[in-house]
Amino acid sequence: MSSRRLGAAFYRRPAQEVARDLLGRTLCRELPGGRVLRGRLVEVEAYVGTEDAASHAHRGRTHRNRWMFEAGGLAYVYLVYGMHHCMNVVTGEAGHPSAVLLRATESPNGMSASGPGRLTRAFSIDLALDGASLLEGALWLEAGEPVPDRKVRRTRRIGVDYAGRWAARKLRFIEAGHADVSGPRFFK
DNA sequence: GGTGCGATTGCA
DNA sequence: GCAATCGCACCA
Repeated sequence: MSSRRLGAAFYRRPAQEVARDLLGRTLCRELPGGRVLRGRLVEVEAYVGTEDAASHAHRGRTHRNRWMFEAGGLAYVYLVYGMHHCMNVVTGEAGHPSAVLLRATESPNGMSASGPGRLTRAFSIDLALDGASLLEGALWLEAGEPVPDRKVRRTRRIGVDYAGRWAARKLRFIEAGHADVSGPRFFK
């Protein structure tokens, strides 16, 4: 059912808008063997542009963050702490680097996907998918069961305390109270 | 060419 | 509380 795949217009908006709209959508991954994993997103974070001191794009374009500078609709995958992958959805127009970090989905096929590193592991996402298009291919997003406004909660982003006043901005979006949201209770 | 560290996780 | 583990950003 590729007709359910979200198109370019969904991604080519400000990261904050895309982040809110990603809650409840379905992350889909077709494995090399052909099996498709699906999980409903319940936690994401927006990284809004070069002005955002928490964003990898804050210090300009580098080899690692190059996909963030493209038009929305790509995956930006990187390795943290030498062992965990993180997956972002690139957003906005070309030349305006922004992205949304995918932090948790409801457990796909019984696996835990609570936390950015666990999510990429559960969906078998690594550097081979860095720069991959979400508009075609083995990694994409689909419609899902929407999260109504009354269930959306915004908090500060996790693990970016170095970002000064940007660390305080409420750019993390979660489905309030959901069991698969990562982090300490305070952030739920 | 060398160095320090991170959008995290699991275990003591 | 803290070690694991390595690509890459930055400096020389």
